[in-house]
Parts: sequence; structure tokens; C-alpha cells
Amino acid sequence: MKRVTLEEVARVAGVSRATASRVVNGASSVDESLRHAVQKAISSTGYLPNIAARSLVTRRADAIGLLLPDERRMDGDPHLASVVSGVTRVVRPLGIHLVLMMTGPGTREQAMSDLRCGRLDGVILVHTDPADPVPGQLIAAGLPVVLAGRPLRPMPITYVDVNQTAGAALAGRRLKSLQCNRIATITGPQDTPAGQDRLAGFLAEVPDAVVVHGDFTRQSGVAAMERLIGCCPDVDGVFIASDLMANGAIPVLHRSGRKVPDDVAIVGFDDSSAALTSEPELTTVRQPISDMAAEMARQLLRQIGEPRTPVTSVVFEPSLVVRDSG
Amino acid sequence: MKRVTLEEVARVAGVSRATASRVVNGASSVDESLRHAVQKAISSTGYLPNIAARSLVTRRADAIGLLLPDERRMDGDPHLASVVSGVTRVVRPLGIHLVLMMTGPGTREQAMSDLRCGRLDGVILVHTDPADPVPGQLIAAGLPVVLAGRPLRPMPITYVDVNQTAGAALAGRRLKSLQCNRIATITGPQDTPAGQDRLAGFLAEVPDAVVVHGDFTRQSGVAAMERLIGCCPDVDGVFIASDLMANGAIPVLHRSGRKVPDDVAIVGFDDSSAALTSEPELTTVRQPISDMAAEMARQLLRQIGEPRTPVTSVVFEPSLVVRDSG
DNA sequence: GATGGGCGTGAGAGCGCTCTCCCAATCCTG
DNA sequence: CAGGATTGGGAGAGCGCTCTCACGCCCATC
Repeated sequence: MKRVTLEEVARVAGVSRATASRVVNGASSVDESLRHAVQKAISSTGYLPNIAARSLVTRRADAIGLLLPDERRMDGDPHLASVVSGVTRVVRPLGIHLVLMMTGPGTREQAMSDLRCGRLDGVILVHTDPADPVPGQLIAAGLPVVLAGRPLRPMPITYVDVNQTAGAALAGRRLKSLQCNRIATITGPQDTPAGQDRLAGFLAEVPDAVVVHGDFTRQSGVAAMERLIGCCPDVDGVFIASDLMANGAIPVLHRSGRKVPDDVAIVGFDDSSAALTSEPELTTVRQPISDMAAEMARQLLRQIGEPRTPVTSVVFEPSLVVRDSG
Repeated sequence: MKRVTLEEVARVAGVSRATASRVVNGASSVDESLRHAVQKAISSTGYLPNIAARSLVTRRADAIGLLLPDERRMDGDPHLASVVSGVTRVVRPLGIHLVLMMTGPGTREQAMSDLRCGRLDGVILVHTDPADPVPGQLIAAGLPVVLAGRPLRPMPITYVDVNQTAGAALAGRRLKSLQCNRIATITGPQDTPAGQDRLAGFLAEVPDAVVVHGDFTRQSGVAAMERLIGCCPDVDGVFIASDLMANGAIPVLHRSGRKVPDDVAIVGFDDSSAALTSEPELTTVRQPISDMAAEMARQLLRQIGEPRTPVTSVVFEPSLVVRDSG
């Protein structure tokens, strides 16, 4: 149960600490016989490098942060598990830790400190409030950071996003191909890039669509659909900018005596778990969340590896998942 | 942009490094004037302690791990965000990092290493496979660990759980009070404590209930309900051991021409987001996930603070959330 | 006025690792 | 065979922090 150090390994292997270190770190140019001896010593002693000591000299924490919005905004967000899993996939083989930070009082400041004092090598920012000063501060300080989703105001920052506009267009084409005559959309919040782009992309495809506003929440989906069938009773096709809103909106249609998809076709966006828990299951625009998360991790690691590298943005193409609702 | 060390702070404040360290760590017995000088030096230099250096000597990582099942098992699990948020709430004020680890090839071994080499102070294990050797290894090694949920086989390990039996009884009483005559239950997997206890607790309250087995997944809820109405068409009240299964089961009832709750009352378990995305919204047994997670964190910290402390188990009481389904 | 006990402070020894030298040994080339 | 080039290994200096220990200093005690 006693701690075994490199020193100990070196002693057992009959080499210097430096050579033992070289073997541990896979450095080139160590004689094969010595390397063997060291490896034997490592496994016989059960040696594990002390990360703190290593970190102290390499100035690398081998840990990155994932900054999330608070529980309420995350709740119902189906993506968390996928994001974590995507990031984990690229990060774990490298022995890098994923530190989760949910936004709360002082979190973002803490993340800044962690970054500056070398406790974190970089951060991935999810669902960032446009008014949040943190991204700006981070890039100003030259600290590695990647955004999930295009920032509202253009800024020199690396981000990964899905082509929201193209996704909405996909939905529009689907409704048109279903021969819908009276097409509407329930939008996301218009102060977010995703909300804006999904509306713009849809209108580009269906210019005369009726527009009703929502804010991505289930609740707002209910309200928006009530308004929609009030003002436009003959609607027969709706693109709803999030599955969660669609999930709230469909029962409203049922209650009004309309059948989905027979009377009204519905296309959602996200392909979240809400798409499967809806009745009928949602036809929706899928974003490859897990792959996007993996890409964010890769971008972040690149920045950490070579600072002052030019910012990039990676945009993934969405796809249409056809199920029962439209 | 240059790193400022304690040494630097001490120099600016005109004291020794030791005294500066005392101030940083809030140690007693530092003269008020010196403390002031040091604090001024800290803020003027923008000093942030280097965690790696501290960790090296204190042998504390100030980080704990959250070991999760993989994405597929987590998918649809509505609890992740709540768990993270509960743990974060107690852990962050202490400056302790929450490291997320999703189960995958080698994860559990990695967690063991991290623990042993001092990179992690302790771990919380969620959804542990009964056959998993890791919990046993951890307690054998005397490493701090807390389980989410009672282990299948009794073992000397600290865990936090909800009183599953009592929760199921709550559901049973609810269905009886609704004057249901023909009561059934769709169970969870019978090789898990939760699955077993929910069935046992329900049968204790409704001994003559029809029992159909499921495995907590939505899919299995669909299948189980199909079997149920096949073998027992006059059923008028069902306790479904997870909201996710209930979410799958309700559309089956609708398709068979039965109305919920008028023809068949449904009570779920979990109060997960699936309870709200169901139509009608589910009456369900709520477990205080976030509070339980917070308690897990507290238990873990206690173990870290004083090793070899006796194991404890904390059991929370569930409550019934009455909505529209039963 | 000498003695004992606190208490606050500074010096310095590590914690376990990496990495830069520097030296020795081997190799190639003319 | 001499000379330089190349390579592998060891010594040792830190990385930034905590913490023990010993040293003053001041006050209370006899």
C-alpha cells in the first residue's frame, strides 16, 4: 500500500531515475535491455506515475473542462449524455480528464482561475449566453477554448456547429414533398443563432410559411401550437424548431381533433429523446451531437498542443430522420 | 501573462514564503498587519496557487470521479443532469473538481489507477453492474467510494438510495384509492435491486396484482403492455416500474382503444422527464435525485476526510407526484 | 531580575517528476 | 588509426508548494 516512486523503479531496475522516466514516457533511444528491465520493475512494483508531480513540471493538467448551463436549462436537454460521450471518446485514450462544471454562482470565474492556474488545459463552452463575457476574456487571454455552436456576435473563436440553415431547409422540403398546402413553423428564440438560422433556413425553402414564435421549451411548444391553430386552423404541415416543443405541441393537435400526420404533418429538430417519446414518433432533423462533441474535443486538444493556432470552425451537415409524424 | 508564485507574493509583501502560504490557506496565527500585506500582494500580483504543486505535497487531488454507465444505458436516463447538479452543489464551494468518466473499454481500470496514483480522491459509482469487480477492489484497497443505489449483494460499502419498496407501495395505494379492480404491474429487471424492490413493495400492497416483466427500457414497456392487455384485457390500473416504460406503454393502450386514465390508470416511477413528455402526463413516484446526489458527494467527502470511517447507507423517502395518468 | 511558556515567523527540507546538460561509449569517415 | 559525429545514460537542478522545526520575542510567574 506504500507509494512507489520512479526512484524506486529505477533502483529495482538498476538504472537512473532519468532512464526510468524515459521508459515511462516512451522516449526514444533507450537500450532494449534496459527498457525491458525498467518495464519489469514497473510491473513488479506496481508503479503509477504521480500526476501532480508530472503536472508541476510539464505545466499541463491533462484535464479539460466542460462548462454547461445550469440544471434547469439542461433539463430536458437530451444532449448531455451524447456530448459527454463524444468528448470522452477522444479524450480518454489520451489519459485526459473531463471536468464537468455546471453554471452557477461563480462557476465561470472559477473556470477562468482553473485555466489560469494550470488546473485545466482548456474548456468547451456549451450554451453560452451571448452576453457572457467569459468567451471574450478567454480568447483575450489566449486560453484554449472551443464553443458549442456559433457565437451570436462574430468573434475570433473556434466553434463547432451543425448547419442549422440546411437542416431547416431539409424540414421545409420534407413538408413540401408531403403536399402540404398550409405550412407553418414554430421557431426557437430569435436571440440565439440556432433560433435565427432555423427560421431563416426554413423561410428560404417555404417563403410563405406562417411563423409562430417559441423558445425551444416544451411549454412554449404548447402555447405556440394553441396560437397557431387559433390563427390558422387549416394548417396541415408544421416545422417545429425543437423536438421538445414538438412534444408539447402534438397533444394540442390531438386535443383539437387533428390527427398527426394525417391532418397535420410535423417535422421536429434535434433528434433528441423527445422525438422517440412523442406519439407518434417524430420525423426530425438530426444533428450528430456525439461526433460534434468529439470534434470539439479534437479542436481543443489541437489548440492546447499548439497555442496561437488560427481559429477554425467546423460545421456538420444535418440529416432528416423520417419517422411517423411527417 | 507570467506566472506569479508564492515566492513572488512573499517578496512583494515583505514576508517569508511560509507566512504567505499561511495566509493563503487561512491558517491561524498570522499577525493582522502581515495578513493584510500579504492579501494586498496577492490581489496586486493576481496570484493563483498552483494546484499541482500543492497537490504534490498534500497528496490530495481535490477531484472526485463520477463513474457512469455508457451512453446507451445512460440514454433516456433523465437523471444525469440532476446527479451532476447535485454533486456539483456540494463539491464546487470546496474547489473540488468533478471528473466524469463514462464506462467504456478500460474505464474502470483507469479510474482505479487515477485513484491509486492520487489523481482522484474518491469516486461515485452509478448503475454498477452487479458482476463488476471494481467496487470490491475499491473497498479492499480502502479507497473512498460511494454507490448510487444499494448493491445487489450486501457488501461493506457506503451507498445512497431511495426507499424503492416504499415508493412502490405508494403507487399501489394510489391505484387502490382510485378504485381499480384489476391491477397489474410492469416490473423492472429482476436482477437489479431496484427492479426487485419495486416489485416486492408493490406486491406487499397489492398481493393479487398481475405481474408482467420489463427491463426499464421504453421498448420493453411497449412489449410488456402488449402482453398485458393480451392476457388480461380487463386491467384498469397499472404500476409501471419506470417512467420510460410507461411512456412506451401508454400509446399501446391508446391504440387498443383504452383511455388513460379513464379506462386504465397508470402510475410510473422516477419522475423523469419522460413523465412530462407522456400524454397524459404521468402520475409517478418521485425520487429526490439531486438531493441524493448531493448526499453521495457528502458521504464521499467524509470518507476522504477521515479514511477507515464506518460505512453508512442513507435512504431517502420517495413521494407520489399526482398528475393526469392515474 | 531570572526563568518558563506561548506565539508568531523564517529557514529549509522535501513532495515525485521532467529535462537539460554533460560525459562516456560507439560508430563512421578519411 | 585518428578524429569527429552520433548516441545512450547519469547527475542534478529545478517545478511551486506545504510543513516541520527552531528561533526570537513578549509576557506572566516566582
